[in-house]
Amino acid sequence: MNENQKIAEIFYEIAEYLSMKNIPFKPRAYEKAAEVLEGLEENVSLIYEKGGIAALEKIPGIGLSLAQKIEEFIKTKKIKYYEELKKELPVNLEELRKVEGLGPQSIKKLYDYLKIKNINDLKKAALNGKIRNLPGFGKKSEEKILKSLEFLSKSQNRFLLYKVLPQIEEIKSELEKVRGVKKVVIAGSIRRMKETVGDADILVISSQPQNVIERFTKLNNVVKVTSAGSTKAAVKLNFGMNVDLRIVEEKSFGAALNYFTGSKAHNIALRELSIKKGLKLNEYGLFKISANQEKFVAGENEEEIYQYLGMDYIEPELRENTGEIELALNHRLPKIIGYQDLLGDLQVQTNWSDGTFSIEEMALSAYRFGLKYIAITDHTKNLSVANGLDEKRILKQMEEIDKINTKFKKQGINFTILKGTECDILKDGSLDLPDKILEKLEVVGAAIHTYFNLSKTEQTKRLIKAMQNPNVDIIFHPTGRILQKREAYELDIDEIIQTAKKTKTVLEIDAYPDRLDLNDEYIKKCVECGVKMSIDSDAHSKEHFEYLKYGIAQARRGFAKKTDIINVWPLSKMLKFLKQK
DNA sequence: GCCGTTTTCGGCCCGACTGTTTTCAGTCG
Repeated sequence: MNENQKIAEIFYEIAEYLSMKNIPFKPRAYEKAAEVLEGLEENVSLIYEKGGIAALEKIPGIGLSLAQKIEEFIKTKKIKYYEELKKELPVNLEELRKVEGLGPQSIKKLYDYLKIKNINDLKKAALNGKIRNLPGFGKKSEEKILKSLEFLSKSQNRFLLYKVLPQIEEIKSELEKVRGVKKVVIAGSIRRMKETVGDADILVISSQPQNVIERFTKLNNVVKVTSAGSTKAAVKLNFGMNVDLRIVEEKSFGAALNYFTGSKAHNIALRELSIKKGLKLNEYGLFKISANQEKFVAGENEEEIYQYLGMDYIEPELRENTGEIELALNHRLPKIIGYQDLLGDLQVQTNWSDGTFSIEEMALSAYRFGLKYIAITDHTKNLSVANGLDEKRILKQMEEIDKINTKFKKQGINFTILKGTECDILKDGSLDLPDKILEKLEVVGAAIHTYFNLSKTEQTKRLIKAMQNPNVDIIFHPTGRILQKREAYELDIDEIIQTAKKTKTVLEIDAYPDRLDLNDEYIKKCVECGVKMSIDSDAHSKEHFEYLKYGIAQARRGFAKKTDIINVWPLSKMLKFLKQK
């Protein structure tokens, strides 16, 4: 965790402690500051070094008091105010706030009356029936706590998007069948296409809300109904994920979709902006306030809301309050890459190494998927577990590719297979195939698959050496992370991006949905530096071209335009670009 | 505790649902 993140975590906890003490407004100030710190590019230590307290105060949401606390943390690695709050209310907030239904006020009461400090204490007290007698609690709250604890012990809190999406789409089509339903839309972080999601949000337009709620709460993978009102319900699915449902009227649909898509930070920023303009934004619409009257001015669709606020429409993938609002207000939002824009795929594995299908089968699948070209990039010999290719086999594979291309031409299939490799980068940064072979290939991808735990300096040097090889076109999955499994290896990403710029090396956005590597933050940096990227499926099977959409989503969240991505270009232009190096 | 194109003081995002109440506090998104 970096320094900004650490301070942000402390500020979040301070906010929680202050909420427990029922202090108004301050918690929000600390939360806001924490959010800003999390989104800050530059390390606060650096800012402080350069400009002292005054520079810290320039950060939005940070005033004198918080600037001093940040200074204190930089100097002493501690914040006294936070330590005192902890002493005063010695509860394990990190644990207790994960319990669904328990907020700061309840945690405080539980500590005051029963000295409950952690989940263990909580469970004991609930099992012994001690909670039901506390003021403000009852039998039902006690049961609720026990149920939450049960779920907590076996559930993880975030899920990979590609695993969740098909299941939620199934729920969507179930709801579409309900009588009176006009429209069903998936909102929330799924609509924003985050790489992992915490829950799902579904929005419905229906003339008969009760029917929808009834069907929704009785779906067969629902294990718990958290709430069910007349326009809103929440359930938990068998694999531990919460799904929220909201039924709205047609004229509020845009406002509701906007509200339900989030992110929360984006919503709050929009509402604050509305207030400044004498308007009010909620899930029912945008209203003009004047002399005790509210007049509906927009809300049927999202576009008219943004328009009324004087902004360009903001794509869901950009709604994180990380600068998109200012850009939209100044009409300077980039036109980000679209889901239909890719013409090629530059990383595809076949049964020559660790893929499942032949070159021809993969090519035909890509062709049917709508692509114009793919590069075959099987592993190289160093990766023996993947049956990597040596020089002899790769030469043979090149011949095979020529044959299939000729065959396609005869059959009138307008599709090109490029000769490529996913060449292993060895420990010292040299490549697993000799230059005389690499020269013959049209797309040379290079990637790290071994020695993940070299020091940051060594790993960076290793990758830079590979980029300096004039034959290397693309660095595949540049940081090596596997979501929820493996951390990225240590890397000085800024130096890598600078080198990519200098050497005209492309950095890949690997679209394989548990990689999504580069991440959105690094994509942003590449865009800013003018480093080109490719979006590749890393397909090991025929159906994996579907994964390209997750890579495109990732690129969109990184503000990438068509001009930033080389495989949106027609084949000749793309190849010409690679030859420039 | 922060912030200012109506404000250096007085605001601070906003509404649904639940459970424990008997009019509302707490939680959530």
